[in-house]
Amino acid sequence: MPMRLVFMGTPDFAVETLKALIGAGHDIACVYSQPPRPAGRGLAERPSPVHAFASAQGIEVRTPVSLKSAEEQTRFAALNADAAVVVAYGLLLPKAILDAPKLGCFNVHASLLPRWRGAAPIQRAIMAGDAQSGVTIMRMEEGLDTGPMCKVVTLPITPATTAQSLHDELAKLGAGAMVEVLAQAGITCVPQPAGGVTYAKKIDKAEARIDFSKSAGEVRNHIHGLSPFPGAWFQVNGTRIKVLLCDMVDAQGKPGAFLDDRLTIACSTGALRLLKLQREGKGVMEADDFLRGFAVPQGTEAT
RNA sequence: CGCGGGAUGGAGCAGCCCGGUAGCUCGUCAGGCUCAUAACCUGAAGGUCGUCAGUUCAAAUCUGGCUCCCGCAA
Repeated sequence: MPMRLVFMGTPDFAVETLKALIGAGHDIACVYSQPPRPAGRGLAERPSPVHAFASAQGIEVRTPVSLKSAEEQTRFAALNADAAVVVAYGLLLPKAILDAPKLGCFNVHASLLPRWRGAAPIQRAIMAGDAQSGVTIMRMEEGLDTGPMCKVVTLPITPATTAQSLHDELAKLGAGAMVEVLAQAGITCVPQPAGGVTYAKKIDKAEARIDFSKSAGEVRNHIHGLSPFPGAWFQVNGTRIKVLLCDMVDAQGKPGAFLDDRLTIACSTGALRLLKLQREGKGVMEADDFLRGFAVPQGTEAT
């Protein structure tokens, strides 16, 4: 049964759900997104991915800086929505907003709650070495990602999982799960467990530098958790090099030293083979291609 | 006007400052060799050096415009 919905979201991750809702035949009364901000080269203002997509679909887009004012809350309530779907919107929703839609507000969160509440659940799950991730659909409350859960879908994290791959898969899973939840006659939710709560802090650029004095497993998780954005990196002779993909190998050596001519670098315990990398000003390339134009001989030390 | 790097045969790069027959490491194709685990040897094909214009006897190389890609920063 089609519903009248308000969609609130900002990045690519959210677009997937918006598409699914449209595909499921729901009426999107209005889309809320973060206002366009200066970004990219030239610092030109550009609309968010959700904003751009919604505009192209001919849907009304609103980009308030805050929803705290009575005026914004009145405008929101006037949409007279059955429910609001919120995915990585980036603004706190006051109680007046949460209570406005008839059925409430539902959120797609990219983690197995209550683990990794907050801003960067995908990256944090990989960086922490979690064995599995997933998406949780919840009914929103005032607290940060504390609402009761309507549906959970899990997904294993493998040695090859990167933030990018997990992001893409969870975006699709989340979109499908949200559509399913909204299709239920009466949406049932269960409270989140009291234990196991963790918070996923935003990724800080300063975290991106690779510390080879950690174990190979930890460095691998760090690299994959930040791939491709912002990209974990190290330096060789002053040149900054990002690593997008790597593999653990059985070898030992001085942490930060290359053990051969093929990009095998030692960590405190074990070593990593760097498989996909990018040096400053250049595009992403496979190890073989990278080496043809930028030799890294055995014995070179990363700083 | 936020700062900066780049566009050279299929791939990654050098050459550009000090204009004058396009080079390296690979890949591809042909042949040879070999029970050498990124195999080796010989030979070959393949580029109007991103694009437009200018300077010049001569431009990948100097000057200006344009298009596209990327790093930083947000």
